[in-house]
Amino acid sequence: MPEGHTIHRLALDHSDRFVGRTVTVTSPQDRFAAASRLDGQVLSDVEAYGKHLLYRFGEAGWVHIHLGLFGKIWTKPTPLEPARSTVRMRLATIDWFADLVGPTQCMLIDADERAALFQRLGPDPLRADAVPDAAWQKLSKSRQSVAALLMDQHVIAGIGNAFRAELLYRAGLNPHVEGTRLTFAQWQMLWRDAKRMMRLGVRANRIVTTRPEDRERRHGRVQPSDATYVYRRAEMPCRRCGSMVVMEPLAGRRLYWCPSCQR
DNA sequence: GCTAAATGTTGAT
DNA sequence: TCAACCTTTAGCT
Repeated sequence: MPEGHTIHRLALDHSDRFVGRTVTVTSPQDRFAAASRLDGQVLSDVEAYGKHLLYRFGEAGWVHIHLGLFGKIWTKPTPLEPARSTVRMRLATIDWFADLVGPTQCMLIDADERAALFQRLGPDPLRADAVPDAAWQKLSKSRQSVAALLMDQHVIAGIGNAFRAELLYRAGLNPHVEGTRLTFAQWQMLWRDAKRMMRLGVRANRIVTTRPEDRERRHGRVQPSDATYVYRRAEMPCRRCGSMVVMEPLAGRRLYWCPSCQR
């Protein structure tokens, strides 16, 4: 269940473990037809862009993976375990194997298709080549809410429901503010914080946005759920002001925010 | 054992 | 705005 940080973490881990090695490629579920074509080839690169993950096999092309809402990749050291019937693709070397389960996308694509994919994505705060101004140009001209815009992968790539809620909270921004009403300074704050929080997410391999001082409860111990300020904290007291965190449906997703801290 | 929910996106109405 | 798709897990009974 991934936002951009999960995908980038996978790209880093799999670069270390699979790139430059001869890889066995199979599809226990038998729904990835190109597996047999890639089987036994050397993996040349792994790349993440937003929530998209690409495995390059030289001239053969790229395996384009999108995990969707509940896709997962399990990476384990060998010996190989029997694969579940739901494993769409298994990559394996002598030392490691990775099982892809439940993706919305797992397809071999060519250079043109890869270029087209990147073309339609906004800048990714986790990529060194990101041009944040491309996002500001779209955002500052849109009458959509900043909450909707942060989730729009054409505007900015890699942010999902959890990071959206947390970034808006940390910026003290009302999620319903229109893109056109956002100041450049507010945008810069969002972008810089996105970079910081998502990098932290890659490192921790999970989303942690709370500051240590906000994590400590006055009378209690630190809880595992202390990782976020508002995400999945509906009806719970805001860590800073104590008023109730609100959950409201927005475009089919759950939006969490603190109406008192986010004016 | 059953149900609901989950860090997502697309395409039809 | 809604349904469809993909699968696991937590929280019930």
